Amino acid sequence: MAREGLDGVNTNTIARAARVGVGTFYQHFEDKFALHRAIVQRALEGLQNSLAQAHQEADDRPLPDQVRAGVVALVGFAQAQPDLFRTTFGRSAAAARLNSKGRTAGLGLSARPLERRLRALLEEGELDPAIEPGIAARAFMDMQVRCVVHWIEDPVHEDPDALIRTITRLHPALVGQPLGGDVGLG
Amino acid sequence: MAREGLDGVNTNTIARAARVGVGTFYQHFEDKFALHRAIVQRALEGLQNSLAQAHQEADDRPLPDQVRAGVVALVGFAQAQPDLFRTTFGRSAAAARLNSKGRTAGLGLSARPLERRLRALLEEGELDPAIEPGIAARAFMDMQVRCVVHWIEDPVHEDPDALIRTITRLHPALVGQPLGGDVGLG
Amino acid sequence: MAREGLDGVNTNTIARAARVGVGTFYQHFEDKFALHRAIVQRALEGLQNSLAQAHQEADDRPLPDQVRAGVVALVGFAQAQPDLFRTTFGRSAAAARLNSKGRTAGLGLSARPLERRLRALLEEGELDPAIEPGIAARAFMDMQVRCVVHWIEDPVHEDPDALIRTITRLHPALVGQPLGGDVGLG
Amino acid sequence: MAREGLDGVNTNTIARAARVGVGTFYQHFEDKFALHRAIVQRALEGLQNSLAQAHQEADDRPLPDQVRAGVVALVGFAQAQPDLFRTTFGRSAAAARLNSKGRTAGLGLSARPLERRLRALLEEGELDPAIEPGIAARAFMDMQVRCVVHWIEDPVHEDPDALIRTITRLHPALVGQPLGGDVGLG
DNA sequence: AATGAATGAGATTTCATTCAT
DNA sequence: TATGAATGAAATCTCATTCAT
Repeated sequence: MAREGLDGVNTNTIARAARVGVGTFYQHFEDKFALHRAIVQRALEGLQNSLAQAHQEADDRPLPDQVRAGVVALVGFAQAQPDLFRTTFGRSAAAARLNSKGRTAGLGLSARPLERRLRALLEEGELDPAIEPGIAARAFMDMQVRCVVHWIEDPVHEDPDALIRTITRLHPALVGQPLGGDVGLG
Repeated sequence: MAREGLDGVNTNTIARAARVGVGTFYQHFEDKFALHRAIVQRALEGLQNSLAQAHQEADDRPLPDQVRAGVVALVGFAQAQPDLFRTTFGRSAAAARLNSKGRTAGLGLSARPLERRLRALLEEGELDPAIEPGIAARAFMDMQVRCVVHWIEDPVHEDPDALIRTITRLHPALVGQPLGGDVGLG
Repeated sequence: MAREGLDGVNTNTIARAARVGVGTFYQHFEDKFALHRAIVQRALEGLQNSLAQAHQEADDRPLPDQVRAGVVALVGFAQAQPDLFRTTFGRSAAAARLNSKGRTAGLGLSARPLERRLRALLEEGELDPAIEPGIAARAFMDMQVRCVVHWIEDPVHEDPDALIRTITRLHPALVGQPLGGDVGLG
Repeated sequence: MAREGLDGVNTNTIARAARVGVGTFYQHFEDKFALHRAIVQRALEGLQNSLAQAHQEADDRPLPDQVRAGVVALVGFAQAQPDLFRTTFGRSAAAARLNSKGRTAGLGLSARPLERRLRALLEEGELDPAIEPGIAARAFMDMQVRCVVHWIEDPVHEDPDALIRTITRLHPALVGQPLGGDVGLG
């Protein structure tokens, strides 16, 4: 029942596409938006899990590897379920957020964990003091996702290595690393 | 006639707000979306100008200053015309792009100049080889804009210094600079 | 199974409230309206019985007492089962009659017995010749019911004595009685 | 534009019947119910006027004549605009009132003037003390209207004289008049 | 007999757009 | 050129009823 779920599509079409009657649709979801929320929520939960697991597995490795692991997990998720990823983070998501008045809270990947991480690094003197953790955390989480969305939607769809390397290298915590390090080698 | 122009508003209301008849509106714009395009285009032109000028003025200064000048220009623009900025880059922009089927080309700040710049740096060995210019350019342009949108929409709306410092420090061309440099000092 | 049965309520709710499945409901009643008809019919039968009994018991008393007995019975019935009374005679009844195309016959308290009674009195010269028995009978039966409905729905819900006295005094057969008689004394 | 306005009819049909588009309908009336309210209001105003005029013209005549004048005016109105009368007071009116949640206030012929009148008579000792003015006023206004509705809807549609005579004779203020008076002679 | 998920016709309402004045 | 009443396709949602289990 988890459709490819593009919003900007009418309920009749959604129902027809799901091979059920319109009424059936409304028996499962209060709203057109409830469907979107459900899909997104599912996607986010899966994604948070992937990320958490990736971070845990890389826990005792050097920082660049940890960062890289997270990016790899994200790209992997997007590659495995491109439609779901697009729906969750792409344009229609923005449109949907416009309509689901008020309940937007927490719709999106939380930047809090990264913010905490950065704050810790900052106190240890390992983060550039020019960087404000709150802003940088949101900036990176958002950037990461947008890059992947773009990559997915790009018809050329090249190999993901450059993508992963680039995103990783732009992580706030790695900004001060010397040029040409082994950051992206994996 | 350049309204605060939020889409998700009906044409009659737009016309009423512009103190003209609905019919008059359709004599100036082919479409509801034509208005949006016009507004966005105007905004983008103004913005491109600001940025070009900023870059030109900082042309002979060190790289960090050049980057910073661009960010400052962007934030200044957003601060001066918050509604216009939101309309151009905020959520409703994404929604609008959904509807204006096909004609989306170039709706948004072009990442090409930055891409060229990065490519040049890369060839001179001054950019981390892990970074792919095309991806990084888009990533930064997007990130920049999103951070500012978030800042504008944030009711707390703190002082822009931390914002400018943080964004600047995340610029792809400054990756690799040692920690605690004078990047953000202006 | 005799619900508070207001129409303007959907079948699913009715079934849920009756602690049965929707399907079960349709095994007992052909229609949504069949339920209403059943409820009303039950109410009317009960009411007709009460009235008949009241009239019978007061058969050998003077006319005013007979009339009064009928009114008392009606008010008593309404007081004992207000919801049922409202459903049977209130607004939703009118609405229901709109929908149950054609089968409306006899939905309501019959005015025939009273009409016969009045006709008899007319022939005996004991009814004002200005009064047409058919019209007056319907008028009184209707008025009676409406007054009681109004009384029930009135949140103030005062004591029923004035109600009974007034309705009684307006009975077509008592219209010519001299002022200040003992009509309402019981 | 004042349609025959039966509710229990869908908006599309209403619009089609009025020879306009659906949208046009909603430009004139906020609601389906707004139309009904408008029609009813118009009808009530016209009716109140007729009644007021009738009463005024009969002001210096004996009480029975005054009463009769009012009834005649009502029946005349119903005869002149039967559809409007049905819509305003018939079943669909009750149904409509069900839906127009809350705003029902004053939808119907006011009983207040008659109540005041009766109260005055009561104090002068010219009204039977068994009669409570508030109840009797509402009872009569309602009865009057219901009788006329019934008469209109009756396919046989006999001459209105008996109707007028009967209703008049049942007026609370004439209760107590000796039988066979000249009440109904006009 | 009991159930309740599935159904889809139909009702209400919105809104971008046109066109006669 | 300006206007805004008129338009109707399209979207959302409800609910009486059916039918497979």
